[in-house]
Amino acid sequence: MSHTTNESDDGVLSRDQIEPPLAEEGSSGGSANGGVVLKKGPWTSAEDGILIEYVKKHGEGNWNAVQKHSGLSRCGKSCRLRWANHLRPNLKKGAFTQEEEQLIIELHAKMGNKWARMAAHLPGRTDNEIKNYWNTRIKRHQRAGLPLYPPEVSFQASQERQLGLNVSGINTRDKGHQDLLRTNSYEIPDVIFDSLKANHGISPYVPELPGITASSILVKSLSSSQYGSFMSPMMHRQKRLRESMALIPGYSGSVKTDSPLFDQFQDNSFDKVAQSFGLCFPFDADPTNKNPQSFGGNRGSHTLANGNFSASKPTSGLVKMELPSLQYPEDGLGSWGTSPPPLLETVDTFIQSPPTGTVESSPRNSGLLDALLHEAKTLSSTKNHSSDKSSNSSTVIPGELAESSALNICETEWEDLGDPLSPLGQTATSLFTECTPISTCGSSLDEPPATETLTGCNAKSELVDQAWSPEREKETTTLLDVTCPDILQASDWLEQGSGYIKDQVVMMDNIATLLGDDLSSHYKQMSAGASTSNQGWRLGSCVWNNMPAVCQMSELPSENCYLSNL
DNA sequence: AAACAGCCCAACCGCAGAGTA
DNA sequence: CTACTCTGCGGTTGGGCTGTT
Repeated sequence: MSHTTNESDDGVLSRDQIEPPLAEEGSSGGSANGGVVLKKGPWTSAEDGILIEYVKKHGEGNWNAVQKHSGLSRCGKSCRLRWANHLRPNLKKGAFTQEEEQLIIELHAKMGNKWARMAAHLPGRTDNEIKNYWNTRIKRHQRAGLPLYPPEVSFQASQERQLGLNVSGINTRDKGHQDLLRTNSYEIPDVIFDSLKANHGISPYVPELPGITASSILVKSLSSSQYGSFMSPMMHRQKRLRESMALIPGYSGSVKTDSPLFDQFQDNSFDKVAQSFGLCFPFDADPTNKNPQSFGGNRGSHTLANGNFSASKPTSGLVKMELPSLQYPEDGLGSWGTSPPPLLETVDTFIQSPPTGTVESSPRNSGLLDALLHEAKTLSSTKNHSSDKSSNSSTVIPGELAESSALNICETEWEDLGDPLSPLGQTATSLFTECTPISTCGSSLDEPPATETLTGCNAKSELVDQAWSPEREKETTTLLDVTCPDILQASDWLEQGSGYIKDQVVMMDNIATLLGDDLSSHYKQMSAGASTSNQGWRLGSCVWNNMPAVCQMSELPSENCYLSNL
């Protein structure tokens, strides 16, 4: 589509076309440049002609001179863009071919948002074109609940990244991209699996493959469910999403017909499920997917696979989530978790954008929670000796203790429980410690991949929003019982850990005490929920049963879940 | 057929990094 | 070292197109 085609196309350039009256410039956003008003907006064919002539004479470059030498009332930047995107020779117009699309996907998996470099691999295509295509693709896939990268592409990219390969001059270390890759292609930050690798043999689904990260494997295993189980790719957007929701036992009545799927989550009981479980889908549309142990290809794994930890951002029911910077108002954030992978920017934006209008959101900004959690941790450690024997390589920075505090709470407890009880046989402590950094640190593009440290992590304090009323819990329980009957195997495991739960409640009380009136009530609510109903916990673990234990663990206490989901 | 909503894409802006005078 | 220019990128905007109601 070209705006040019809508304008005077006779090829004759009138003075007005080149330098429209100021009044018109005002409306089109023209700007003055050394007394010359620069035109904005769609290019006319006449302008194109001038630019082409100029480039023929002077070659590309020195774009700011175009306006001076040719009389074209366009800024150099505009000229460069116009030339690069539309006028230069050998430009390929029209839709991307399948081969090109495939290449873009592969290149993006390797490069991230390096549009220009990607364009270099696609003769005749421009960076802008590729960017637009990709953004469109993102939207489309988010709507459809599809991954941005086919598993094999993701796998390969992950593999290459892991090996530190530099593919075609591509810096596979591109950080932002790594985040994106994680987020968009179900790649779980490797940190999750440090412990898994350290405990090889525990999970048969994490084979030892040199140079292949467990996350890569996860990606692999996710592939089946991704395309087959979660939601039919043929399903069409919100309509299909609504239909899907209607399929959820016990939930159909709550479905609003005009809301994107996850908008609904914010307003009804399902939101807590979604939030607490990282916005995973507690149901599996694919009844054939029966492998409860499969790391990725399972129910409830979708969200984690998507890296949508932040999807569990709690919002008060009436508060619309702030739109991400990416313009996906219709379903972008509304579909967290279902949709693959919001970009991490999205996540980040979201984190930075607390819900407004309620007291519940305030702690996040104060940093108070950090201190509270830290203190709680301190309190806790007086009761339970705390050892940092996590098998991971994470380095908890003292200043960042907030999260690790919350996590260490569990860490301690799980050590007491005895890790062998874990369904995954995984060292729960290590998993737990590693969980949070992933979900929190990993949410920021400005931070290094959450592989080693917690640097920069901030405990988010939406835990207030996370308060589970017994009713909520019950709803969740019912729903999950119905939808995830085969993952209850973890319940035994968890029930054996009832001591953990008790201790957890103690911890909550400690925190509640520290929180004071407003917050403590929420906290105590959670405590009550925990103490009065094990089922909620159990179900929480059930949902995550097929996922790395870290998720199960982070799931248990809703506030910790939240922390880990930020 | 009309109204509407959503999609697509060209083009813009601001910012940052690199190169150069 | 500073200022300037060019280039690339992320994010955004606005209007035409298209599909749906």
